Amino acid sequence: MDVSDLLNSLNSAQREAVCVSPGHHALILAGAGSGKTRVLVHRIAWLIRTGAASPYGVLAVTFTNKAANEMRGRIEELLAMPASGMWVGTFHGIAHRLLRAHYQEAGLPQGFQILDSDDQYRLIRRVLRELDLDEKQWPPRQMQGFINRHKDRGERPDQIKVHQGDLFQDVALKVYRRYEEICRRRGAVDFAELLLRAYELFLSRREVLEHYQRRFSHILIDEFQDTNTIQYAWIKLLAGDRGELFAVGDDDQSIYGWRGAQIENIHQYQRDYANVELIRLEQNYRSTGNILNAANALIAKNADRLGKNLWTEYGEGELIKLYGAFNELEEARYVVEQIEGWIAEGHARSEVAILYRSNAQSRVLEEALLYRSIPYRIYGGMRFFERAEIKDALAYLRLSMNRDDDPSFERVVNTPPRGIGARTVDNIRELARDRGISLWRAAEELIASKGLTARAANAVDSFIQLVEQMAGDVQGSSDVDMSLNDEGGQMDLHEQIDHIVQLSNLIEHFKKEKGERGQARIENLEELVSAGRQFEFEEEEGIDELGAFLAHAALEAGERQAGEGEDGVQMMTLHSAKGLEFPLVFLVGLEEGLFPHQMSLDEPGRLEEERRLCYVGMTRARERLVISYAEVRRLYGQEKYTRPSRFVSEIPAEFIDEVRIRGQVSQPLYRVPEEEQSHEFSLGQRLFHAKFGEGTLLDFEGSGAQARVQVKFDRAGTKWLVLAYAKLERIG
DNA sequence: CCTCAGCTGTTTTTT
DNA sequence: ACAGCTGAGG
Repeated sequence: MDVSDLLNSLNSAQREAVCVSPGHHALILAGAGSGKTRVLVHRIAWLIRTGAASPYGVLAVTFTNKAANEMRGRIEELLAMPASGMWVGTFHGIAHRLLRAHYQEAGLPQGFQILDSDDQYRLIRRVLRELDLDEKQWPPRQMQGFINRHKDRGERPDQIKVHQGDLFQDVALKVYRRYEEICRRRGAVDFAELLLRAYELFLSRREVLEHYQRRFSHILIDEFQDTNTIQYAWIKLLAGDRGELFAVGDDDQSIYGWRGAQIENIHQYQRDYANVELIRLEQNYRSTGNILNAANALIAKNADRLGKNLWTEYGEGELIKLYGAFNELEEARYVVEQIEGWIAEGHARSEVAILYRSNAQSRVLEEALLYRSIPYRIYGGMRFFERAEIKDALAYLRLSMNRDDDPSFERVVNTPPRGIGARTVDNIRELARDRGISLWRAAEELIASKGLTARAANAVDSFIQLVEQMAGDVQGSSDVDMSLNDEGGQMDLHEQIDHIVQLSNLIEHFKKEKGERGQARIENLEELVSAGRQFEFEEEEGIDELGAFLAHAALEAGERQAGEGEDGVQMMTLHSAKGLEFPLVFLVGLEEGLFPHQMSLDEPGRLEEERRLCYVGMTRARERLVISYAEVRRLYGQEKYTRPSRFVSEIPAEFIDEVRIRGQVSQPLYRVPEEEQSHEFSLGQRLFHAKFGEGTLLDFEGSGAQARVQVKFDRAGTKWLVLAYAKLERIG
């Protein structure tokens, strides 16, 4: 079969990667902008076109749904046929699919539910309450972290090594145990559990494992540097002796160590398999030379790299602009001014990205853009299916399908408020626990046995009636699993959702919420109905349409809220920028303590991750890169004098064009020894005495004029006494 | 059930 | 600074 058309468009390293011969595993170190997805997609097409694999034998795993969708789309485009039969998905999506198909072997109920992080958090809080643990002393977040950390490492409670006398561990373990028990009883599975269960399924059911080992002759992994322990263990198991692995990643872009990613897996992989072909993709098709070389120089400061030097055929391009702003407002002002210049050159706003270390930084920038009427999109914040109103509606839906769904019961029993207070719910919970029945059943019993005050009983009964009515309407009166609409035909998913939203009175409830928030919630509920309409259900083993929709809601929480459609400047954290590229990139807030973040300063490993993050940010830029920092930043309500990020000085000066601060702000006067508390100096004919006030701010007094003097740090970290003209005030 | 004062935490985020 | 939550009181 002639595959030259597949290979023609590739450079030699890419071609080598695509054509790795049978019997070999591959590790493709794909630098930023080197055509990583391209290689992955061409590899799959090549495998299929040469007959090395059938679509049925290919498994491609990614981390995000976005990456998975993009990959599938590009494969289909390249092969000019649907990639059906091929498994392309996220680790979680694929684990979910396996567990659905083998729910019995995995010890799960058929319609097991997926808990998202919020569901998990709520459940953990419930466990804490049940175990009489004080949330102040045992923060649910930490318990959640503990549980997930261990699951990510494949550890069940019994496998955790207990340190003698570690109270936190003791308690956390107890919580983990109880949490697991409840999940098992409810048939609920959290994100980490999906992976762990899929792994254990393979371990305990040889026949299942062997089936998939036979099936998947080729396993391709995207963003390999981001895999955690359990993901890699699962891959190894699945590959077995014969499966061929094709791992693509970049150790320099590993920025998720804090959530369990093991960069180590890249090294381990080469140790685990004898015949791993290591191929480096070093030609960059994204950025101009100066940007790339600057990024190379920065990342070279990290120890422990597999090593790689990106190069480009593009010219040097522009120098990186560096701007030291007076404060964060002025920084934002500068950024906006630059954007206006860019737009004036005839570019689109969406070609511009502002990247920052933490979300809190977005506000000031947003205000500056707003002030100049520049449309923007912010990535981040709540996602569609994570929103409270959406989860409320889904809880009604769940409950009407399964009355014993306790978390859903708890969620909506008094939403909208119908007079069922905490007291009443406590009573219900207590009975449920004592008798080992669901909250629903307990509620029914309490009404029957007159275990509630008349008022409470009434309220609970109205809730029960409401859900029964929903269930009856949606499912039709018969026991047959058939939902009927007004015409007596089957109710579609979106009709069911719509019906439940209407009956629940959620819309009326949110109308009362003040501000635009209630309106937004109502719109989201409407959006949920259309999400139901658009949902494409593919017949699959072990799941019905509603179940598939609910799983979809958990696994693909939907787009991040962002100003849609319009051509706008893109704003996001450095983390969410990974994988993207923009002609013009602003990297703002390069200050010690902010970026690198304070929390990562004490550990060399974490500092290196910050440096990689900076590297990721820089390599997002195609044509123009602007780096900025503020000398004064208001953070957490306090003004802080900052020094420029070490990353700024790690970029060789030859790539940088330091933009002068125009006139108004600062001028170095004296170099100040670190330990000096006051300073005497002359300015013009006057002698001044400046002494340190609070922190590093100097109060400066002179006769006839009053000015302020500050301590600032230059790029090299040298401390200077600086006259802040901006603050100069003349008296008399 | 609602409101308001007081307290707390505040890196990054997918699934 | 400030959002989000809790607990007290109306």
